[in-house]
Amino acid sequence: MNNRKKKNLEARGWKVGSAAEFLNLSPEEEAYVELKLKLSQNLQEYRKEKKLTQDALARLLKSSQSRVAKMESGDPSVSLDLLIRSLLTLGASRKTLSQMLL
Amino acid sequence: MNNRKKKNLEARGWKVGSAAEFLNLSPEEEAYVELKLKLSQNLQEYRKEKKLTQDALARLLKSSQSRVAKMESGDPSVSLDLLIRSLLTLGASRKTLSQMLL
DNA sequence: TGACATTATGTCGAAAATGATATATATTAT
DNA sequence: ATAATATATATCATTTTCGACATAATGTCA
Repeated sequence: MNNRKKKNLEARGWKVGSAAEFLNLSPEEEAYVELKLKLSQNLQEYRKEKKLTQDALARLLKSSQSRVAKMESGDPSVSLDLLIRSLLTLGASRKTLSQMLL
Repeated sequence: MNNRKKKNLEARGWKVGSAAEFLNLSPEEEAYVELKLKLSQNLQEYRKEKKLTQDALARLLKSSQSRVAKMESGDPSVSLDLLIRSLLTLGASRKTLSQMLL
């Protein structure tokens, strides 16, 4: 993993003590983080395509604007569950979700 | 949704008061439940391929046998997060995960 | 059959994720 | 520039999910 990606993740609050520690992320931990980032990005794209504000999406999801912001920023406090349920609410099919992972 | 699928879900503990209520699952709720069931099934297949007992897998995941059983049975108390992290720990790639969704 | 291994189910305190709220920081329009 | 709108960040009480444990049920094999 290059330094650029690392910095990006660190900026998003993934707690990584040092560069060494970070690079010691196991393959599955790394895959998990990447998965979340992909879904985060797709969620934001989906929302913008539909011309929704974060607040409007939050109401659809019965959530809050702040949580939508955290979803889109890849905040560690957001679970895959919430991301996926949000995408489904926005109308993503399983097929679409499947392609987001690649 | 046919009656067979409904019965299957009910047997797995998804709390649905009546048939009518059940059929009123929104499309995204239904997609979410199906997603979890697919991952559950794949997890069990993966585990058996590797000749692991639930207890052995639990140790790999730093979890417990009972939680593995719940994962595999599609128990509502199990999150997509845990299912996906488990599959990743078992060596599933994002590509493989992607195909599980279809 | 009975001993042994494996899986299922129920419960619980601890930990993590959640929506809500407040407020700071952009971004946009006039 | 400034008002209005949109997004980001921090904190917190509540809810959900968690591993652990006990124990029941099922399967396996001598």
